[in-house]
Amino acid sequence: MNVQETVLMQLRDLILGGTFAPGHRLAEQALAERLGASRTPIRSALVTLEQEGLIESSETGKYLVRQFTPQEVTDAIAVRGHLEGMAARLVAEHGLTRQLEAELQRCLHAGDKLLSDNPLTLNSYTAYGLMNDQFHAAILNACGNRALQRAMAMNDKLPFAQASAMLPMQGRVSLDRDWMQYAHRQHHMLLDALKQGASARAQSLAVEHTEVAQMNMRLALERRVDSEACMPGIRLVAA
Amino acid sequence: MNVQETVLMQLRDLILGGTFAPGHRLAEQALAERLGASRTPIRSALVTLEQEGLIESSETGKYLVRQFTPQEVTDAIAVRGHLEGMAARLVAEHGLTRQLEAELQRCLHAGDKLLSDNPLTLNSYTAYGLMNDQFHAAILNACGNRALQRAMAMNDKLPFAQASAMLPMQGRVSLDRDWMQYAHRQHHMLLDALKQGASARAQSLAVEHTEVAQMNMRLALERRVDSEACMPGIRLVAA
DNA sequence: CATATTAAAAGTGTATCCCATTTGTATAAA
DNA sequence: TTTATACAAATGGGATACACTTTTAATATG
Repeated sequence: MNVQETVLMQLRDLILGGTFAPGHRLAEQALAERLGASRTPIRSALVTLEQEGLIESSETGKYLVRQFTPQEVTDAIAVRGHLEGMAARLVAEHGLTRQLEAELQRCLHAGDKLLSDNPLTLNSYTAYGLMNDQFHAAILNACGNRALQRAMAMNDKLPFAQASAMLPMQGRVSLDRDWMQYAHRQHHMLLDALKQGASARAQSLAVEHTEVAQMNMRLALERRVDSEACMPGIRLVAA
Repeated sequence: MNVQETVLMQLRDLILGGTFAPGHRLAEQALAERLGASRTPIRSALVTLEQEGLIESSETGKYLVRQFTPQEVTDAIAVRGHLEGMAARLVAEHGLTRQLEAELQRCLHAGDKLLSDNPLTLNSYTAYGLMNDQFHAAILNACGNRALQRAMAMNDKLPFAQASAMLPMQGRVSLDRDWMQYAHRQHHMLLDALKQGASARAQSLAVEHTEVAQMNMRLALERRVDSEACMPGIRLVAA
Protein backbone atom coordinates (compact mmCIF):
# COMPACT_ATOMS: atom_id res chain seq x y z
CA MET A 1 0.00 0.00 0.00
CA ASN A 2 1.00 3.64 -0.47
CA VAL A 3 3.08 5.14 2.26
CA GLN A 4 1.09 8.31 1.75
CA GLU A 5 -2.24 6.74 2.60
CA THR A 6 -0.77 4.80 5.48
CA VAL A 7 0.79 7.89 6.95
CA LEU A 8 -2.42 9.86 6.54
CA MET A 9 -4.44 7.25 8.40
CA GLN A 10 -1.83 6.84 11.09
CA LEU A 11 -1.66 10.57 11.67
CA ARG A 12 -5.42 10.87 11.82
CA ASP A 13 -5.55 8.07 14.35
CA LEU A 14 -2.82 9.63 16.45
CA ILE A 15 -4.68 12.92 16.57
CA LEU A 16 -8.11 11.46 17.21
CA GLY A 17 -6.67 8.97 19.67
CA GLY A 18 -5.42 11.81 21.78
CA THR A 19 -1.71 11.12 21.37
CA PHE A 20 -1.31 14.72 20.33
CA ALA A 21 -3.27 17.12 22.48
CA PRO A 22 -4.99 20.14 20.92
CA GLY A 23 -2.48 22.90 20.33
CA HIS A 24 0.33 20.39 19.93
CA ARG A 25 2.93 21.37 17.40
CA LEU A 26 3.28 18.90 14.54
CA ALA A 27 6.85 19.12 13.25
CA GLU A 28 7.49 17.30 10.01
CA GLN A 29 10.78 15.75 11.00
CA ALA A 30 9.54 14.44 14.32
CA LEU A 31 6.54 12.86 12.62
CA ALA A 32 8.73 11.39 9.90
CA GLU A 33 10.96 9.70 12.45
CA ARG A 34 8.01 8.51 14.50
CA LEU A 35 6.21 6.97 11.53
CA GLY A 36 9.32 5.71 9.81
CA ALA A 37 8.74 7.62 6.60
CA SER A 38 10.37 10.57 4.93
CA ARG A 39 9.05 14.09 5.16
CA THR A 40 7.45 13.98 1.73
CA PRO A 41 4.42 11.79 2.55
CA ILE A 42 4.13 13.54 5.92
CA ARG A 43 3.79 16.89 4.22
CA SER A 44 1.17 15.54 1.89
CA ALA A 45 -0.80 14.17 4.82
CA LEU A 46 -0.57 17.46 6.71
CA VAL A 47 -2.03 19.34 3.76
CA THR A 48 -4.92 16.91 3.64
CA LEU A 49 -5.53 17.04 7.38
CA GLU A 50 -5.63 20.80 7.25
CA GLN A 51 -8.27 20.66 4.54
CA GLU A 52 -10.19 18.26 6.71
CA GLY A 53 -10.06 20.75 9.53
CA LEU A 54 -8.30 18.53 12.08
CA ILE A 55 -5.20 20.68 12.14
CA GLU A 56 -4.53 24.33 11.38
CA SER A 57 -1.47 26.09 10.09
CA SER A 58 -0.22 29.24 11.73
CA GLU A 59 1.02 32.23 9.74
CA THR A 60 4.56 30.86 9.55
CA GLY A 61 3.48 27.47 8.25
CA LYS A 62 3.59 25.58 11.51
CA TYR A 63 0.90 22.98 11.94
CA LEU A 64 -1.00 22.71 15.20
CA VAL A 65 -3.62 20.24 16.35
CA ARG A 66 -6.92 22.03 16.29
CA GLN A 67 -9.13 22.49 19.31
CA PHE A 68 -12.90 22.64 19.00
CA THR A 69 -15.33 24.41 21.28
CA PRO A 70 -18.56 22.67 22.35
CA GLN A 71 -20.35 25.31 20.31
CA GLU A 72 -18.55 24.17 17.18
CA VAL A 73 -19.63 20.63 17.83
CA THR A 74 -23.24 21.69 18.15
CA ASP A 75 -22.90 23.76 15.00
CA ALA A 76 -21.42 20.91 12.98
CA ILE A 77 -24.26 18.61 13.99
CA ALA A 78 -26.75 21.31 13.07
CA VAL A 79 -25.18 21.56 9.62
CA ARG A 80 -25.40 17.80 9.24
CA GLY A 81 -29.08 17.97 10.14
CA HIS A 82 -29.67 20.71 7.61
CA LEU A 83 -27.91 18.77 4.85
CA GLU A 84 -29.63 15.50 5.69
CA GLY A 85 -32.92 17.34 5.62
CA MET A 86 -32.18 18.54 2.11
CA ALA A 87 -31.23 15.02 1.00
CA ALA A 88 -34.41 13.55 2.43
CA ARG A 89 -36.50 16.21 0.76
CA LEU A 90 -34.84 15.58 -2.61
CA VAL A 91 -35.44 11.85 -2.35
CA ALA A 92 -39.09 12.43 -1.46
CA GLU A 93 -39.48 14.81 -4.37
CA HIS A 94 -37.82 12.62 -6.96
CA GLY A 95 -39.67 9.59 -5.78
CA LEU A 96 -38.33 6.62 -3.91
CA THR A 97 -36.77 4.03 -6.23
CA ARG A 98 -37.50 0.36 -5.60
CA GLN A 99 -33.86 -0.21 -4.96
CA LEU A 100 -33.56 2.46 -2.27
CA GLU A 101 -36.79 1.38 -0.63
CA ALA A 102 -35.52 -2.19 -0.43
CA GLU A 103 -32.23 -1.05 1.07
CA LEU A 104 -33.92 1.13 3.67
CA GLN A 105 -36.36 -1.67 4.51
CA ARG A 106 -33.44 -4.00 5.00
CA CYS A 107 -31.84 -1.54 7.41
CA LEU A 108 -35.08 -1.12 9.32
CA HIS A 109 -35.59 -4.88 9.66
CA ALA A 110 -32.02 -5.31 10.84
CA GLY A 111 -32.51 -2.54 13.38
CA ASP A 112 -35.78 -4.02 14.60
CA LYS A 113 -34.08 -7.29 15.23
CA LEU A 114 -31.06 -5.77 16.96
CA LEU A 115 -33.14 -3.64 19.29
CA SER A 116 -35.31 -6.57 20.33
CA ASP A 117 -32.39 -7.85 22.38
CA ASN A 118 -32.79 -6.69 25.95
CA PRO A 119 -30.36 -5.76 27.30
CA LEU A 120 -28.26 -4.89 24.29
CA THR A 121 -24.95 -6.65 23.81
CA LEU A 122 -21.84 -4.84 22.68
CA ASN A 123 -22.22 -6.62 19.37
CA SER A 124 -25.72 -5.26 18.94
CA TYR A 125 -24.39 -1.79 19.54
CA THR A 126 -21.73 -1.96 16.88
CA ALA A 127 -24.03 -3.74 14.45
CA TYR A 128 -26.65 -1.05 14.95
CA GLY A 129 -24.01 1.58 14.35
CA LEU A 130 -23.10 -0.02 11.05
CA MET A 131 -26.73 -0.28 10.01
CA ASN A 132 -27.32 3.33 11.02
CA ASP A 133 -24.47 4.51 8.80
CA GLN A 134 -25.84 2.48 5.89
CA PHE A 135 -29.31 3.93 6.32
CA HIS A 136 -28.09 7.50 6.24
CA ALA A 137 -25.59 6.81 3.46
CA ALA A 138 -28.28 5.21 1.32
CA ILE A 139 -30.46 8.31 1.41
CA LEU A 140 -27.58 10.67 0.74
CA ASN A 141 -26.42 8.44 -2.07
CA ALA A 142 -29.84 8.32 -3.67
CA CYS A 143 -30.49 12.04 -3.55
CA GLY A 144 -28.35 12.44 -6.65
CA ASN A 145 -26.93 15.84 -5.70
CA ARG A 146 -23.18 15.55 -5.83
CA ALA A 147 -22.49 18.96 -4.34
CA LEU A 148 -24.63 17.98 -1.38
CA GLN A 149 -22.70 14.76 -1.01
CA ARG A 150 -19.46 16.67 -1.08
CA ALA A 151 -20.67 19.08 1.58
CA MET A 152 -21.71 16.19 3.78
CA ALA A 153 -18.43 14.37 3.24
CA MET A 154 -16.56 17.49 4.29
CA ASN A 155 -18.66 17.91 7.39
CA ASP A 156 -18.15 14.26 8.26
CA LYS A 157 -14.43 14.86 8.49
CA LEU A 158 -15.15 16.46 11.85
CA PRO A 159 -15.21 13.32 13.94
CA PHE A 160 -18.16 14.24 16.12
CA ALA A 161 -20.43 15.20 13.23
CA GLN A 162 -20.70 11.79 11.63
CA ALA A 163 -23.87 9.76 11.51
CA SER A 164 -22.49 7.31 14.03
CA ALA A 165 -22.19 10.19 16.52
CA MET A 166 -25.94 9.96 16.79
CA LEU A 167 -25.64 6.67 18.56
CA PRO A 168 -25.83 6.87 22.30
CA MET A 169 -22.88 4.88 23.57
CA GLN A 170 -22.64 6.13 27.08
CA GLY A 171 -22.68 2.74 28.67
CA ARG A 172 -25.85 3.25 30.64
CA VAL A 173 -27.45 0.47 28.71
CA SER A 174 -31.12 0.75 29.57
CA LEU A 175 -31.26 4.47 28.94
CA ASP A 176 -29.36 4.09 25.68
CA ARG A 177 -31.79 1.52 24.44
CA ASP A 178 -34.67 3.93 24.93
CA TRP A 179 -32.89 6.59 22.91
CA MET A 180 -32.00 4.15 20.18
CA GLN A 181 -35.56 2.96 19.95
CA TYR A 182 -36.68 6.57 19.63
CA ALA A 183 -34.17 7.23 16.89
CA HIS A 184 -35.04 3.98 15.16
CA ARG A 185 -38.72 4.86 15.22
CA GLN A 186 -37.77 8.08 13.46
CA HIS A 187 -36.08 6.02 10.76
CA HIS A 188 -39.35 4.13 10.28
CA MET A 189 -41.31 7.34 10.05
CA LEU A 190 -38.80 8.80 7.63
CA LEU A 191 -39.19 5.89 5.24
CA ASP A 192 -42.96 6.30 5.54
CA ALA A 193 -42.66 9.97 4.60
CA LEU A 194 -40.37 9.15 1.68
CA LYS A 195 -42.83 6.52 0.40
CA GLN A 196 -45.61 9.06 0.42
CA GLY A 197 -43.49 11.68 -1.27
CA ALA A 198 -44.11 13.94 1.71
CA SER A 199 -41.04 16.05 1.11
CA ALA A 200 -41.53 18.71 3.78
CA ARG A 201 -42.30 16.06 6.37
CA ALA A 202 -39.28 14.03 5.36
CA GLN A 203 -37.08 17.10 5.64
CA SER A 204 -38.30 18.09 9.11
CA LEU A 205 -37.98 14.52 10.30
CA ALA A 206 -34.40 14.26 9.13
CA VAL A 207 -33.56 17.57 10.80
CA GLU A 208 -35.26 16.62 14.04
CA HIS A 209 -33.51 13.27 13.94
CA THR A 210 -30.17 14.99 14.52
CA GLU A 211 -31.44 16.39 17.81
CA VAL A 212 -30.76 12.93 19.19
CA ALA A 213 -27.15 13.47 18.25
CA GLN A 214 -27.21 16.85 19.98
CA MET A 215 -28.54 15.32 23.18
CA ASN A 216 -26.02 12.53 22.96
CA MET A 217 -23.11 14.89 22.41
CA ARG A 218 -24.16 17.06 25.34
CA LEU A 219 -24.21 13.98 27.53
CA ALA A 220 -20.88 12.78 26.20
CA LEU A 221 -19.26 16.12 27.00
CA GLU A 222 -20.65 16.07 30.51
CA ARG A 223 -19.31 12.62 31.23
CA ARG A 224 -16.20 13.17 29.22
CA VAL A 225 -13.89 10.60 30.77
CA ASP A 226 -16.36 7.80 30.08
CA SER A 227 -16.85 8.95 26.51
CA GLU A 228 -13.24 9.16 25.48
CA ALA A 229 -12.98 5.39 25.23
CA CYS A 230 -15.67 4.88 22.60
CA MET A 231 -15.73 8.32 20.98
CA PRO A 232 -12.51 9.17 19.22
CA GLY A 233 -12.06 12.84 18.69
CA ILE A 234 -13.96 14.04 21.71
CA ARG A 235 -10.55 14.74 23.16
CA LEU A 236 -10.23 17.60 20.69
CA VAL A 237 -13.18 19.40 22.24
CA ALA A 238 -12.38 22.04 24.84
CA ALA A 239 -13.86 21.75 28.29
CA MET B 1 5.64 35.33 -2.27
CA ASN B 2 5.38 31.58 -1.81
CA VAL B 3 5.93 29.55 -4.92
CA GLN B 4 3.24 27.18 -3.65
CA GLU B 5 0.53 29.82 -3.54
CA THR B 6 1.59 31.29 -6.83
CA VAL B 7 1.52 27.91 -8.52
CA LEU B 8 -1.87 27.11 -7.02
CA MET B 9 -3.38 30.32 -8.32
CA GLN B 10 -1.75 29.97 -11.72
CA LEU B 11 -3.00 26.43 -12.10
CA ARG B 12 -6.50 27.41 -11.05
CA ASP B 13 -6.49 30.21 -13.58
CA LEU B 14 -5.22 27.92 -16.32
CA ILE B 15 -8.01 25.44 -15.65
CA LEU B 16 -10.79 28.00 -15.29
CA GLY B 17 -9.45 29.98 -18.22
CA GLY B 18 -9.93 26.98 -20.44
CA THR B 19 -6.27 26.39 -21.26
CA PHE B 20 -6.76 22.80 -20.17
CA ALA B 21 -9.96 21.29 -21.44
CA PRO B 22 -12.02 18.94 -19.27
CA GLY B 23 -10.50 15.48 -19.29
CA HIS B 24 -7.04 16.89 -19.94
CA ARG B 25 -4.27 14.98 -18.25
CA LEU B 26 -2.26 17.07 -15.79
CA ALA B 27 1.24 15.64 -15.62
CA GLU B 28 3.45 17.00 -12.88
CA GLN B 29 6.59 17.39 -14.95
CA ALA B 30 4.88 19.18 -17.78
CA LEU B 31 3.25 21.60 -15.36
CA ALA B 32 6.53 22.12 -13.53
CA GLU B 33 8.26 23.10 -16.76
CA ARG B 34 5.39 25.30 -17.85
CA LEU B 35 5.22 27.21 -14.58
CA GLY B 36 8.95 27.28 -13.98
CA ALA B 37 8.79 25.51 -10.64
CA SER B 38 9.79 22.10 -9.39
CA ARG B 39 7.38 19.22 -8.92
CA THR B 40 7.08 19.78 -5.18
CA PRO B 41 4.84 22.86 -5.20
CA ILE B 42 2.97 21.42 -8.19
CA ARG B 43 2.07 18.31 -6.24
CA SER B 44 0.91 20.39 -3.34
CA ALA B 45 -1.30 22.46 -5.61
CA LEU B 46 -2.76 19.36 -7.26
CA VAL B 47 -3.75 17.93 -3.89
CA THR B 48 -5.50 21.17 -3.06
CA LEU B 49 -7.24 21.42 -6.41
CA GLU B 50 -8.53 17.90 -6.01
CA GLN B 51 -9.99 18.77 -2.63
CA GLU B 52 -11.59 21.78 -4.26
CA GLY B 53 -13.16 19.52 -6.84
CA LEU B 54 -11.66 21.16 -9.91
CA ILE B 55 -9.62 18.10 -10.81
CA GLU B 56 -10.02 14.42 -10.06
CA SER B 57 -7.48 11.65 -9.67
CA SER B 58 -7.95 8.39 -11.49
CA GLU B 59 -7.21 5.00 -9.93
CA THR B 60 -3.55 5.14 -10.89
CA GLY B 61 -2.96 8.57 -9.42
CA LYS B 62 -3.29 10.53 -12.64
CA TYR B 63 -4.94 13.91 -12.33
CA LEU B 64 -7.54 14.94 -14.89
CA VAL B 65 -9.39 18.20 -15.33
CA ARG B 66 -12.91 17.61 -14.15
CA GLN B 67 -15.97 18.05 -16.30
CA PHE B 68 -19.28 19.13 -14.83
CA THR B 69 -22.73 18.40 -16.13
CA PRO B 70 -25.37 21.12 -16.20
CA GLN B 71 -27.19 19.10 -13.56
CA GLU B 72 -24.21 19.41 -11.25
CA VAL B 73 -24.22 23.16 -11.71
CA THR B 74 -27.88 23.32 -10.80
CA ASP B 75 -27.25 21.09 -7.81
CA ALA B 76 -24.36 23.18 -6.53
CA ILE B 77 -26.45 26.34 -6.72
CA ALA B 78 -29.25 24.53 -4.89
CA VAL B 79 -26.82 23.61 -2.12
CA ARG B 80 -25.70 27.21 -1.90
CA GLY B 81 -29.31 28.27 -1.56
CA HIS B 82 -29.92 25.74 1.17
CA LEU B 83 -26.84 26.86 3.10
CA GLU B 84 -27.60 30.56 2.67
CA GLY B 85 -31.09 29.85 3.90
CA MET B 86 -29.69 28.32 7.06
CA ALA B 87 -27.35 31.26 7.59
CA ALA B 88 -30.18 33.76 7.18
CA ARG B 89 -32.35 31.81 9.60
CA LEU B 90 -29.60 31.71 12.20
CA VAL B 91 -29.02 35.44 11.95
CA ALA B 92 -32.73 36.11 12.32
CA GLU B 93 -32.94 33.81 15.32
CA HIS B 94 -29.91 35.23 17.10
CA GLY B 95 -30.97 38.75 16.43
CA LEU B 96 -29.43 41.23 14.06
CA THR B 97 -26.47 43.06 15.62
CA ARG B 98 -26.16 46.79 15.07
CA GLN B 99 -22.93 46.19 13.25
CA LEU B 100 -24.39 43.72 10.76
CA GLU B 101 -27.45 45.87 10.19
CA ALA B 102 -25.23 48.85 9.41
CA GLU B 103 -23.13 46.80 6.99
CA LEU B 104 -26.18 45.43 5.18
CA GLN B 105 -27.71 48.89 5.02
CA ARG B 106 -24.52 50.18 3.50
CA CYS B 107 -24.67 47.49 0.84
CA LEU B 108 -28.30 48.24 0.08
CA HIS B 109 -27.66 51.95 -0.28
CA ALA B 110 -24.72 51.29 -2.55
CA GLY B 111 -26.86 48.95 -4.63
CA ASP B 112 -29.70 51.46 -4.84
CA LYS B 113 -27.32 54.06 -6.14
CA LEU B 114 -25.66 51.75 -8.67
CA LEU B 115 -28.95 50.52 -10.09
CA SER B 116 -30.27 54.05 -10.55
CA ASP B 117 -27.93 54.42 -13.49
CA ASN B 118 -29.78 53.63 -16.66
CA PRO B 119 -28.35 52.06 -18.70
CA LEU B 120 -25.79 50.40 -16.45
CA THR B 121 -22.13 51.00 -17.14
CA LEU B 122 -19.58 48.23 -16.97
CA ASN B 123 -18.29 49.86 -13.81
CA SER B 124 -21.70 49.68 -12.24
CA TYR B 125 -21.83 45.98 -13.04
CA THR B 126 -18.54 45.16 -11.37
CA ALA B 127 -19.26 47.46 -8.44
CA TYR B 128 -22.61 45.77 -7.94
CA GLY B 129 -20.90 42.38 -8.04
CA LEU B 130 -18.53 43.45 -5.30
CA MET B 131 -21.35 44.79 -3.19
CA ASN B 132 -23.34 41.60 -3.76
CA ASP B 133 -20.47 39.47 -2.50
CA GLN B 134 -20.12 41.67 0.56
CA PHE B 135 -23.82 41.45 1.35
CA HIS B 136 -23.83 37.65 1.25
CA ALA B 137 -20.49 37.36 3.04
CA ALA B 138 -21.69 39.63 5.83
CA ILE B 139 -24.65 37.39 6.62
CA LEU B 140 -22.62 34.21 6.46
CA ASN B 141 -19.98 35.79 8.63
CA ALA B 142 -22.48 36.90 11.22
CA CYS B 143 -24.30 33.60 11.53
CA GLY B 144 -21.52 32.35 13.78
CA ASN B 145 -21.63 28.74 12.62
CA ARG B 146 -18.15 27.82 11.55
CA ALA B 147 -19.11 24.44 10.09
CA LEU B 148 -21.64 26.22 7.92
CA GLN B 149 -19.01 28.68 6.79
CA ARG B 150 -16.72 25.83 5.90
CA ALA B 151 -19.42 24.08 3.91
CA MET B 152 -20.14 27.26 2.01
CA ALA B 153 -16.45 27.90 1.37
CA MET B 154 -16.12 24.42 -0.06
CA ASN B 155 -19.15 24.86 -2.29
CA ASP B 156 -17.79 28.20 -3.46
CA LYS B 157 -14.76 26.44 -4.85
CA LEU B 158 -16.97 25.35 -7.71
CA PRO B 159 -16.68 28.42 -9.88
CA PHE B 160 -20.30 28.63 -10.92
CA ALA B 161 -21.70 28.29 -7.40
CA GLN B 162 -20.34 31.52 -6.00
CA ALA B 163 -22.46 34.43 -4.97
CA SER B 164 -21.27 36.45 -7.93
CA ALA B 165 -22.72 33.79 -10.23
CA MET B 166 -26.08 35.22 -9.30
CA LEU B 167 -25.33 38.32 -11.26
CA PRO B 168 -26.75 38.41 -14.73
CA MET B 169 -23.88 39.41 -16.97
CA GLN B 170 -25.16 38.38 -20.31
CA GLY B 171 -24.63 41.69 -21.94
CA ARG B 172 -28.25 42.29 -22.76
CA VAL B 173 -28.17 45.32 -20.58
CA SER B 174 -31.80 46.29 -20.22
CA LEU B 175 -32.92 42.78 -19.38
CA ASP B 176 -30.08 42.35 -16.95
CA ARG B 177 -31.02 45.49 -15.12
CA ASP B 178 -34.52 44.16 -14.53
CA TRP B 179 -33.14 40.97 -13.05
CA MET B 180 -30.70 42.84 -10.88
CA GLN B 181 -33.43 45.09 -9.59
CA TYR B 182 -35.49 42.03 -8.74
CA ALA B 183 -32.56 40.44 -6.90
CA HIS B 184 -31.76 43.69 -5.17
CA ARG B 185 -35.33 44.04 -3.99
CA GLN B 186 -34.96 40.60 -2.46
CA HIS B 187 -31.94 41.88 -0.58
CA HIS B 188 -34.09 44.68 0.84
CA MET B 189 -36.79 42.24 1.84
CA LEU B 190 -34.24 39.94 3.41
CA LEU B 191 -32.91 42.70 5.64
CA ASP B 192 -36.49 43.50 6.59
CA ALA B 193 -37.09 39.89 7.57
CA LEU B 194 -33.85 39.79 9.56
CA LYS B 195 -34.79 42.98 11.42
CA GLN B 196 -38.11 41.48 12.43
CA GLY B 197 -36.50 38.23 13.47
CA ALA B 198 -38.75 36.46 10.97
CA SER B 199 -36.47 33.45 10.68
CA ALA B 200 -38.63 31.23 8.47
CA ARG B 201 -39.30 34.12 6.12
CA ALA B 202 -35.63 35.02 6.01
CA GLN B 203 -34.75 31.44 5.20
CA SER B 204 -37.25 31.08 2.37
CA LEU B 205 -36.22 34.42 0.94
CA ALA B 206 -32.56 33.45 0.89
CA VAL B 207 -33.40 30.15 -0.78
CA GLU B 208 -35.66 31.76 -3.35
CA HIS B 209 -32.98 34.37 -3.99
CA THR B 210 -30.75 31.71 -5.52
CA GLU B 211 -33.36 30.97 -8.16
CA VAL B 212 -32.10 34.09 -9.88
CA ALA B 213 -28.75 32.36 -10.11
CA GLN B 214 -30.43 29.28 -11.54
CA MET B 215 -32.15 31.32 -14.24
CA ASN B 216 -28.93 33.14 -14.98
CA MET B 217 -26.93 29.95 -15.24
CA ARG B 218 -29.49 28.39 -17.57
CA LEU B 219 -29.23 31.44 -19.80
CA ALA B 220 -25.45 31.41 -19.65
CA LEU B 221 -25.35 27.79 -20.74
CA GLU B 222 -27.67 28.47 -23.64
CA ARG B 223 -25.58 31.36 -24.91
CA ARG B 224 -22.35 29.68 -23.97
CA VAL B 225 -19.96 31.48 -26.32
CA ASP B 226 -21.03 34.88 -25.04
CA SER B 227 -20.71 33.74 -21.44
CA GLU B 228 -17.23 32.33 -21.60
CA ALA B 229 -15.71 35.77 -21.63
CA CYS B 230 -17.11 36.98 -18.32
CA MET B 231 -17.76 33.67 -16.59
CA PRO B 232 -14.62 31.73 -15.93
CA GLY B 233 -15.23 28.09 -15.35
CA ILE B 234 -18.27 27.73 -17.56
CA ARG B 235 -15.90 26.03 -19.95
CA LEU B 236 -15.78 23.10 -17.56
CA VAL B 237 -19.49 22.45 -17.99
CA ALA B 238 -20.44 19.85 -20.56
CA ALA B 239 -22.77 20.77 -23.37
C1' DC C 1 -1.67 -6.83 -42.44
C1' DA C 2 -2.54 -7.79 -37.72
C1' DT C 3 -0.94 -9.05 -33.38
C1' DA C 4 2.21 -9.95 -29.80
C1' DT C 5 6.34 -9.04 -27.43
C1' DT C 6 9.81 -6.17 -25.86
C1' DA C 7 12.29 -2.00 -25.09
C1' DA C 8 12.28 2.80 -24.18
C1' DA C 9 10.09 6.84 -22.65
C1' DA C 10 7.39 9.17 -19.46
C1' DG C 11 5.43 9.56 -15.01
C1' DT C 12 4.51 8.91 -10.14
C1' DG C 13 6.06 7.93 -5.29
C1' DT C 14 9.55 8.62 -2.07
C1' DA C 15 13.93 10.07 -0.10
C1' DT C 16 17.33 13.32 0.46
C1' DC C 17 19.75 17.54 -0.06
C1' DC C 18 20.13 22.57 0.09
C1' DC C 19 18.89 27.05 1.34
C1' DA C 20 16.35 30.71 3.66
C1' DT C 21 13.95 31.85 7.61
C1' DT C 22 12.66 31.41 12.08
C1' DT C 23 13.58 30.27 16.86
C1' DG C 24 16.09 29.72 20.88
C1' DT C 25 20.01 30.53 23.71
C1' DA C 26 23.99 32.50 25.53
C1' DT C 27 26.83 36.24 26.34
C1' DA C 28 27.79 40.95 26.86
C1' DA C 29 26.50 45.53 27.98
C1' DA C 30 23.59 48.89 30.29
C1' DT D 1 18.98 42.24 36.76
C1' DT D 2 17.35 43.10 32.40
C1' DT D 3 17.80 43.80 27.65
C1' DA D 4 19.92 43.52 23.28
C1' DT D 5 22.66 41.32 19.97
C1' DA D 6 24.82 37.62 17.78
C1' DC D 7 25.34 32.93 16.83
C1' DA D 8 23.72 28.23 16.53
C1' DA D 9 20.10 24.86 16.00
C1' DA D 10 15.77 23.68 14.13
C1' DT D 11 12.40 23.85 10.67
C1' DG D 12 9.90 24.51 6.54
C1' DG D 13 9.93 25.37 1.43
C1' DG D 14 11.73 23.86 -2.70
C1' DA D 15 14.70 21.15 -5.99
C1' DT D 16 16.53 17.06 -7.39
C1' DA D 17 17.82 12.23 -7.51
C1' DC D 18 16.34 7.53 -7.74
C1' DA D 19 13.45 3.52 -8.01
C1' DC D 20 9.51 1.40 -9.59
C1' DT D 21 5.28 1.44 -12.57
C1' DT D 22 2.72 2.44 -16.51
C1' DT D 23 2.26 3.68 -21.04
C1' DT D 24 3.69 3.95 -25.65
C1' DA D 25 5.94 2.74 -29.63
C1' DA D 26 8.55 -0.15 -32.53
C1' DT D 27 9.90 -4.36 -34.25
C1' DA D 28 9.33 -9.00 -35.15
C1' DT D 29 6.46 -12.90 -36.01
C1' DG D 30 2.30 -15.26 -37.45
